[in-house]
Amino acid sequence: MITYKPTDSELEILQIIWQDGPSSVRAINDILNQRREVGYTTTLKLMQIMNEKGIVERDTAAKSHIYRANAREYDTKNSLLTDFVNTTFQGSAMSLVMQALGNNQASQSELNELKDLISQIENQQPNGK
Amino acid sequence: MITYKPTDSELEILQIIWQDGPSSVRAINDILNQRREVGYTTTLKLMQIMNEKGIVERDTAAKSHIYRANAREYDTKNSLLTDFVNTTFQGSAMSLVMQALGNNQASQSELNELKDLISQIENQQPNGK
DNA sequence: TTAAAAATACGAAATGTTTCGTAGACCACT
DNA sequence: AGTGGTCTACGAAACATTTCGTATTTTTAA
Repeated sequence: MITYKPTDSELEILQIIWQDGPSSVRAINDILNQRREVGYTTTLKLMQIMNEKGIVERDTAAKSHIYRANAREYDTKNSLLTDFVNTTFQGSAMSLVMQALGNNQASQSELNELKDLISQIENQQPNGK
Repeated sequence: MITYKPTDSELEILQIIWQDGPSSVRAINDILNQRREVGYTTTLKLMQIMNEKGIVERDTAAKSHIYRANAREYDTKNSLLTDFVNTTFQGSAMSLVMQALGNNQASQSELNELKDLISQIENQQPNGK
């Protein structure tokens, strides 16, 4: 699966689209402006570039174009995650997991969820690696 | 703790320094060239800039300067991790952990290590969040 | 049917990163 | 003293990202 790696700015827009569904530039710019001041044409330009790159596609039928994400949220995050593990944790997903877990207070229910996942993995490959 | 956020190129150099200890430009460039072709002055310039930014410090006593990392490996990775969780997983370290774990085949000993960490966390705060 | 409002297209400045050529300094030999 | 090798310093090109001004097109509504 080929997922173009978005920049942080692009990812921020993608997150909005994943959350709200296909959106107009106006809608996205409004949300961005709840966080910080961004010019409308700045957002427009960014989204046009994302379109050129193939990160988003747009429906130009209506007056205001509607942009939708071209890749699934999960896939994109997975690609970013792999990349991050490679550059920052030298390919070791486990050391990332340990450090992420060690530095954040997880609730008991989250820990339970995690333990479930672990036993699920253990059952898939019951005899170790 | 103030850790300047390195770029990917800068991080690659930092990893070498963390691994090998304080190093000359020559030593680092040699290692980089085992991976891909990089001009000596390219590496030099990068490290000079890292020095200006305060990412590394250098000992200029000898002919060839010796560079050392200014921040600890753990702290730097933690800062990058926090940043990554915020931009990509909207602040949820747990969803990062779950996705990282779900997509990589962990060995039984790694899983055991992880389970140890979990029970350690559970003992620290035995009554949930 | 016009005038205002809202949208897109385009280009370019500002900024940051990466890459490397060239020049000059400093040694170590011969 | 002169030559070659190694190093640092400097500047600038190439590239990508971010930001936004201006022009143009489209829509709406009076």
